[in-house]
Amino acid sequence: MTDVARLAGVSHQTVSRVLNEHPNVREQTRMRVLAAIAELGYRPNRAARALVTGRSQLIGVVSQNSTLYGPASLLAAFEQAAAESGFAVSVGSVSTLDRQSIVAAVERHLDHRVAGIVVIAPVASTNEALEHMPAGVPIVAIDGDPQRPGALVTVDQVAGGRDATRHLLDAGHRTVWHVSGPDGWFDSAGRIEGWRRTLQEAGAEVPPVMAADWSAAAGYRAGQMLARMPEVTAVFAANDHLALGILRALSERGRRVPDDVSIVGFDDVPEAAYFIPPLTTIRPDFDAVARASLTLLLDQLRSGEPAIVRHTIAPTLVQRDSVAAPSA
Amino acid sequence: MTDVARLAGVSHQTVSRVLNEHPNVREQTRMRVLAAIAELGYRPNRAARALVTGRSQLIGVVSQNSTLYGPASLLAAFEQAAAESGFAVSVGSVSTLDRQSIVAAVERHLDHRVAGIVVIAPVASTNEALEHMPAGVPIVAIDGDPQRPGALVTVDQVAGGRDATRHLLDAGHRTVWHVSGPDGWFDSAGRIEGWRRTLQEAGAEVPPVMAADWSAAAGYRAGQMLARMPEVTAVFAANDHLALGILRALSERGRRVPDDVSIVGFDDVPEAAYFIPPLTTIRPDFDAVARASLTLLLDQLRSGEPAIVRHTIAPTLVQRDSVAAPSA
DNA sequence: ACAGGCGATGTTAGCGATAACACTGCTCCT
DNA sequence: AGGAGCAGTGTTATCGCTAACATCGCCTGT
Repeated sequence: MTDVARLAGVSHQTVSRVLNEHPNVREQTRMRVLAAIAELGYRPNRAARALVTGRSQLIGVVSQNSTLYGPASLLAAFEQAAAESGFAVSVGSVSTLDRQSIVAAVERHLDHRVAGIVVIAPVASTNEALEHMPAGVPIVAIDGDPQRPGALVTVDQVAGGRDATRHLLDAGHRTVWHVSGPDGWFDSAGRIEGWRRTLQEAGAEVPPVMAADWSAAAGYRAGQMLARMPEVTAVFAANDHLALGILRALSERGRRVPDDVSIVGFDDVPEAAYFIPPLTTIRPDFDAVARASLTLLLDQLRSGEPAIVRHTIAPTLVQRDSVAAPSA
Repeated sequence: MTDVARLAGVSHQTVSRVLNEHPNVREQTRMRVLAAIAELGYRPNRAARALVTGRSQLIGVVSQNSTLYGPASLLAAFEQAAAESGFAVSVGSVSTLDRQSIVAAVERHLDHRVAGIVVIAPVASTNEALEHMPAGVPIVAIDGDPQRPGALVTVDQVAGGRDATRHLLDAGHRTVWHVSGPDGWFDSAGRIEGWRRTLQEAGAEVPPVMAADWSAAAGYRAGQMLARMPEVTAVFAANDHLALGILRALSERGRRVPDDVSIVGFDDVPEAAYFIPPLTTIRPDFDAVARASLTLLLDQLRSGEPAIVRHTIAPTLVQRDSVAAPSA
């Protein structure tokens, strides 16, 4: 930086001003500095800047298992959005979502003086951890408790559950069964609620929830039970992988989809269009979630005040071939 | 830090020594400092340390599209391994794998004074970018050019292609068709080579490669052609999603798997066991790749010398139900 | 014509750590 | 007994920036 200043014939502080786009720099001087920067190939040391400002150009993301389709897509989308705004993203995944691990992960990020933190908080314990957070930096929760005070961006799970269920009801089914995600996840709860409410509003019978997790294996197990129950004609699976497992169980027992049983999934994984049959599903807009989170974070950064904003992103129904009218 | 020093009745430098595990600190003093740290809840400012040492406790990962199963799993595994060694991981994904983008991504990481960089470099251009890198920090390539000088960790694609092909040949098929990954990827090339060589060694006819990309959609298209060719009894798909697309195309045309056509995939995605039928596939050990990369990086960090080491991780065959003897 | 103000720049003082060197008692050797 | 050597500690300088204040012209209003 000193070199740049010398070459441009100014003080290092003026170079800093140019770098930070301070208003009070003469255009001509600015040009000279910029030229010197280019000639020397100078790049500012972000560690030094982080030290003096107390903030690095880094956003920390805390999430659990980035191998699940949702979190992975979210992370990728967020990283891209952040890069466009000049921020790098540092990931701090945790093996369990309990409060202590989350707090530890957040603190690790804080040690690096991140500018902000995004926590993918799909369960209650994760969420609680956020309550007791040293509020030095902006924090945004994704997928957190819809009731949570503070910055939150979430997919409208209830609307997704509603749309899936309504779609099946509209096709003529008397009721819809549900294979749910794991207990304790807000995603699961929201989808269940949307499903149940829609059934109740339509005056349809509400079958018991078949609790599973997010895996195809659990879907397969649930599917084996479903396949033995002739009264089941419509199933809403809490995600596409679950749906895949159900599809296979059904096919093994000779129950055809959509002829005998209709199915709707959730996520719209890229492969869903190539399941047998192509899966009708609910597609959450991860890009929108990522962008909204970043905006929220950046706003807090600018204003200095913690935001109490909730963004809810509505998912959309993607129709393919796994839904039909009941045969009877 | 000054507070800690005062509380422990020592100088800040001694605190620093305790933190960095310097040998020349009396046990008693060490204890006193540790106690003070605990009492004050002191946490070192990593930005300051990064400034003075020129290295942050951060490892930069450069990759393209972290939504693909391979890169996503790799990233997750690497992040976990790094966390165990006290490093955070900052991701810098890039939309295209051309040289310029890669160089830019690496430089962004360098600005943050990362301790090391991992580049997931599946194509030649990415790899070239690495040649002309300011070698200030250790760099490890994953999936890069097997001929590349420098630190490289890669899945043994050739072995994977060989195992898949041999498995089909052993089942009694006269030859094996191959639906490949995108042009230019080392992964594709390696799998093709393993497949072709095995066929040649067995004296089997080598059918033309059906070039695709990594998507189920491309697999479906290839599958539609394959389905119309009665002489095709065995297919090796370059990844599981491709295989899924092929499976559907085959099923639509009434060709049964494995009765009429046998299929082997690659990746062992968690859902592969729930395809119809469950997919026999090749499973690369992403964990091992991640750990090996980290080790290589850390070794370079310690020794100060660039490594010229190549690690090759052998994948394993996972047998399920998509392979059988040919019917004729 | 001159005080006041403002725009453009320079100077100085940290941010919170580590590195390098200086210092103090010991122990140990000859 | 006297100095070399070393373990344990403190002092000072420094990393590369930005914040805060100081400085210097020059324009403006009366």
